Amino acid sequence: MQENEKRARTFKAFCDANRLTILELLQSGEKCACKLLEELHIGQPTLSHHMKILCDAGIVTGRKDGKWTYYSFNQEGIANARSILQQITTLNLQAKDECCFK
Amino acid sequence: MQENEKRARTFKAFCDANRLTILELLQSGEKCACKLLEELHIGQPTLSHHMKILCDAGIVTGRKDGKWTYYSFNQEGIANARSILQQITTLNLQAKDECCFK
DNA sequence: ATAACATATTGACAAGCATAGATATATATC
DNA sequence: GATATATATCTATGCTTGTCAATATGTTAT
Repeated sequence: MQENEKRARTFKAFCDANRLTILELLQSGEKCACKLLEELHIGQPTLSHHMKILCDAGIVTGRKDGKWTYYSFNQEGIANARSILQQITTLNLQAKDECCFK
Repeated sequence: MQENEKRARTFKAFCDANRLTILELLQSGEKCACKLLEELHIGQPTLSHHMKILCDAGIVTGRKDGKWTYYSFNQEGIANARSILQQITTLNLQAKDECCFK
């Protein structure tokens, strides 16, 4: 259950339209926050907030260089998210239910 | 953007710990709501609410049979979710940014 | 040092979400 | 038909989230 809280946090990265747009922008490679800001209809603190969620979820990493912060995909976190999705949506008919709360 | 709202809704299915537990329970096959209810620490209206979100996201389908409603994976929706995740997290360095709001 | 700039953090607020209780609907059983 | 059961819907409530304004922090240029 603790485990599923953690998994849920990973998928928080993908359940907001602005964050999906940010990910689309990062598909073409590393971008600094100011560049992302140009493309989005949100304020600077809001972008910063979304970047924090994406980083906390492990999907994106930030690299600081002087004044600028450059964001890009975190391949490890992405692989993990894909793996969780695969795992949790795969039928396993002969499995015994192990869910037990008592 | 409209498109990303829709995609975001798909991933809403996976960003709550209770919903992830429900999906785990469905891995071993179709289950009726009452069975799910036994395994979870939530009330009946709350379960009904989560099932609606899972169905709206296209990840689960409900089949009504007399008094009972049986829930199971919606393979088409699952394939779609996997495909979206794959697509949105794939680097595409030579791509032109097509993001355009004006 | 001072000014200008890029980003993060804080505080406030509105909107959305998870939850539970009460009620409604539909089905099965007596 | 009356009763019991399974699920959905409605209503209310507290919690979380997205957003912006203001402020803080850190960096470069003058």
